Amino acid sequence: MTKNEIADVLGEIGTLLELKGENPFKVRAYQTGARALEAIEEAELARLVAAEELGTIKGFGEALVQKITELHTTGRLEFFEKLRASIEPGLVEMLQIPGLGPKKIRALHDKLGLADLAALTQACTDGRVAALDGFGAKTQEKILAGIKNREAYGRRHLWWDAWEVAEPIVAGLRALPAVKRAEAAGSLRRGMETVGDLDFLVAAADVAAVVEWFVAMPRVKEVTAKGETKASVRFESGLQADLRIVPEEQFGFALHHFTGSKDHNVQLRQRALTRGLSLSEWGLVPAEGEGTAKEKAEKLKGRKAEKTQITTEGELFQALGLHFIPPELREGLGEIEEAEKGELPRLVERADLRGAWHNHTTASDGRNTLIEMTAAAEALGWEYLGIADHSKSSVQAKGLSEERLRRQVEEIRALNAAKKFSTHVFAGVECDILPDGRLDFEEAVLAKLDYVVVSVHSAFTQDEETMTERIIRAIEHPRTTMLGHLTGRLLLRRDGYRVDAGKVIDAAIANEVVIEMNASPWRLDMDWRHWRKAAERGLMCAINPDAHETAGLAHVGAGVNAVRKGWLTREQVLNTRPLKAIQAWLAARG
DNA sequence: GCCGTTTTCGGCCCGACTGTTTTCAGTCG
Repeated sequence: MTKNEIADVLGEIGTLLELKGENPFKVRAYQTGARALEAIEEAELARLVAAEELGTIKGFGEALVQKITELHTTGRLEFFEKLRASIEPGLVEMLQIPGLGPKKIRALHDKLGLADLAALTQACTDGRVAALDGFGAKTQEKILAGIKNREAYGRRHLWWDAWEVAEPIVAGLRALPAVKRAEAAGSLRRGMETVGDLDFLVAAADVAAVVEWFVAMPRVKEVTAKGETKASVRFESGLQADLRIVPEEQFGFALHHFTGSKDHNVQLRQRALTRGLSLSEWGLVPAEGEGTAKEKAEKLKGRKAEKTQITTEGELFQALGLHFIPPELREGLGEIEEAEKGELPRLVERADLRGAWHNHTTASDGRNTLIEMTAAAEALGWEYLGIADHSKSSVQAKGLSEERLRRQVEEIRALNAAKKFSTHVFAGVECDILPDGRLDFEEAVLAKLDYVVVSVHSAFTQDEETMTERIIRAIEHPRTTMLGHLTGRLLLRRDGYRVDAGKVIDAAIANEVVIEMNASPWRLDMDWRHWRKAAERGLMCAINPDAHETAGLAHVGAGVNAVRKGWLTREQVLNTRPLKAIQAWLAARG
């Protein structure tokens, strides 16, 4: 069983135990175990299992080591099969309904015998749910609405789409007279590839005015919460947005808290506790003594000579003996340890990019011409633009024949010679990797190009071994410069084809082939979770927008987010290098 | 189930909001 499949099993065990009413800390142990597993490479997992060293990973104790080992070697786990058989699957589905947690679901099951959403709908309609202890008319109504809207509400959203909604809201909040500071927090700020809901944090004196503005925004369908410090709304699209308002002196703490991730926050609070401090969104206070952290924070506020005056996230980290941790790294994957040692990487930034290679024109399936794309790249201030249209086998995408490719190369050479644009254009191709690993063009054709991107666009259903060998064969081709979208996934739409990323990464390093971070918001492929270790081993990254129109070039921003989550520095990203350096690099490859 | 500058047991992050209750449990983030 692969590590992601094992991680899914661990996560499901956590959910099932939760429904059984198990100790919540045991539930958490399985969930954190699943995430710890996701952060390990496939080959590394195999090595750890073989060497019986799984226990050296933080979060894996005796029980998880045994279960992971069994799953990895046999593909089965009796404990899991029995557990799953003991719980009706309809109960797991009920967890997706907002407001329904394990306790309520158990009550519905034990007292009313409800085992699936259909039965639950009926019971709500009959009024039986409202009659239960601890339930009422409002809860019943909420459950019904939740079932009805399950599809739209449960959906996650692409980071890019969420960001386009969030940007104007942040601007609108900042424009309010009562608002002193406003930021988007949550997974959006951490640059996750998909976002569940939007979180906005505001420092303001007049809470009511901000809340009223927020709930009256355009396209708000319903107001789901409205309290003294927070409000929540649901847009017509199904996207939810939460607003939190705090006093200005709390902004740094609250911004950190609501940026998360949950794992990062838990770890940071544990660190605070080992130093005799208790951390919450309200402040950092002595852990001993009576009273909640909030009460203590308010007491401390009154003292004039309090020396720990913390107003920013940076000061908060400093107070805990840490260097500043950029939001993208706050996933609880070792960033706190590195921040303690002062060894966090200096992450690549959007402004570091000087161009990109994987872009399309009207010659294949793009919507803008070579001239239009070049003009757009120039407007972005790019020193160079790579054109890589599809090759002949991608018939659905109007892939170029040898002859059409030859004419496009001539067109590009002429464009560069004319010096009409300050942006240099590189002539490349996105060459199909055929099902057997051969490339779609003969070497003589590829030799006339500046570079070659190789990608899989067919036979997605090959088994993992065949697909892995296929891609490695393409990487070993002497004309291959970089590998396009490693897995072919489309976020929220389809999984990628099965491929052993670790082996492909090894082959790319060995052959000095670059792997792209396909920055298309619905791809972000290769996944950021692979990059940290891959780059440490020497893999070079290219952030490629895979633009099919001029507006698509801006998607490199999403790619920068993603590789920042992968701990990449400017040095590890090829397109931060100036034109001359790239030309020399390509020339040296022959 | 995990873990240890409170080490092999007894903790485990912390607070807001809602709906139900009449002092709080459950859910959520």
